Amino acid sequence: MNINFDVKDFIKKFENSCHKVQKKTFVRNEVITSYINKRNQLCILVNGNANLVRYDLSGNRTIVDHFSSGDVFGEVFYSVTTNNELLVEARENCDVLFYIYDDIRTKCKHTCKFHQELSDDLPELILNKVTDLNTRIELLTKRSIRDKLLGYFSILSTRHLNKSFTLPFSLTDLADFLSIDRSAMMRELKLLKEDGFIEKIGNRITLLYK
Amino acid sequence: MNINFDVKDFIKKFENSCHKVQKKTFVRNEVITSYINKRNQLCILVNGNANLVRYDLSGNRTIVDHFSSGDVFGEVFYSVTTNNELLVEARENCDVLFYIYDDIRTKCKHTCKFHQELSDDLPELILNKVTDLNTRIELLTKRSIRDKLLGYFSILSTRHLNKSFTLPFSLTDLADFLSIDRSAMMRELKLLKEDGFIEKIGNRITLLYK
DNA sequence: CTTTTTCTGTTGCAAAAGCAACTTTTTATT
DNA sequence: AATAAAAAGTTGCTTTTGCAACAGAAAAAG
Repeated sequence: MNINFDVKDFIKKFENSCHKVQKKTFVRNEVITSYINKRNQLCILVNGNANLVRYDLSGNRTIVDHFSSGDVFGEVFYSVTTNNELLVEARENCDVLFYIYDDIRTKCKHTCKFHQELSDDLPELILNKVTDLNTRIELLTKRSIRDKLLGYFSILSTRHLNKSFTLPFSLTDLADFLSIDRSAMMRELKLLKEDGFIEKIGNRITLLYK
Repeated sequence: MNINFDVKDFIKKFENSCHKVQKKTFVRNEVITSYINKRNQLCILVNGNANLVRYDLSGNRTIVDHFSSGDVFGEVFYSVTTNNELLVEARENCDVLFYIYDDIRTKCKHTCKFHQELSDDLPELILNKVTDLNTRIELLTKRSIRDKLLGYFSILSTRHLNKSFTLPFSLTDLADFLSIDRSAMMRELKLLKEDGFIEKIGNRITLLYK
């Protein structure tokens, strides 16, 4: 969920205007935060990339969301009733801003600049999130592995304004993101190449159709 | 996406405070609205129930969302970049309030009571929507038909505070909601009965485990 | 720069899900 | 109340997907 307005400007505002904001750094594979403890925190990923991951009882791993520089995350954007453990895992070294809030839903009474900005920007951030979630659902409702892959590639192609693009995460993670078996996905990728739909060199994909 | 506060009270506020709000009625199978034309409308289902439906190029039907009395819907809650046709179809006779807006994201300058209420309530409505979407994604990422069914039944059971509940729509619709083949779903329901997980009389389900 | 770990790529086999076609039951419509 | 239209329920067959178990390549760590 990337913020629409200038990311650097936004981060600067958060960083300098309120003592309640903390900056922390994480190394690869570290857990940045978990969504299970009602921590009431809003996080901004300044640098790096990270995954929001869920492990279910059968041991399946699902990548619920993927964050890169400028993305905002936290429990506000993920309030469900089920009690599955949700972790934000750093995929590489990450700088993260944390803001602890009392009640993010109500207009904040503090007079510092940060809280006002946050109050103003939050609806927009959440609407962006809604868009992402709907896009995700559209992918997940596709009936075959082929359609899920082509659907996701199409999104990436649009986002990059280019028929060629590099996957934002590993193929292993892609399978967990699309909620499919990795080997079955690899098989389908091979078929997509053979059928002339895509070109694939490592994690770089080029769409050959339309 | 049901609103948290008193539904009747809420509807009354919308209905009486602004001339921009219109009430219309629809019969079974009528299309209430489509999400394709950037209509900028926010709708409240006063009575009845309806589905937000998408038909893809392969002819598959997906129930993207399901609305019953008191639910709020409209494009604000569904902004994606893809150009699939999205329809809201009445499943039974429906009364719907329509509000046409200019820019719902910015604070409304009109002084009428309605606009103020809307501005205040919208963040809450959208947060409820986020919860629903995350729940939906959690269902769709389940790897088998069995897990999808049990996951959904568990949600309904929690919602009704009862191990017995009636499905909010037909079994045909349930399959389209979970994005699975209907006959495969029926087969799995039979197995769930045989394996003693559920009891099923028509569209009424009772959970037998835990 | 070497070792260890993670990721990619493949395959045979088993299980699950989809498809098609049909009957029966239930629900609308006239 | 009779007829038409949906929805539920069933089944054999086919296709797709998942699982398990590898080997090789690439990337991270020491």
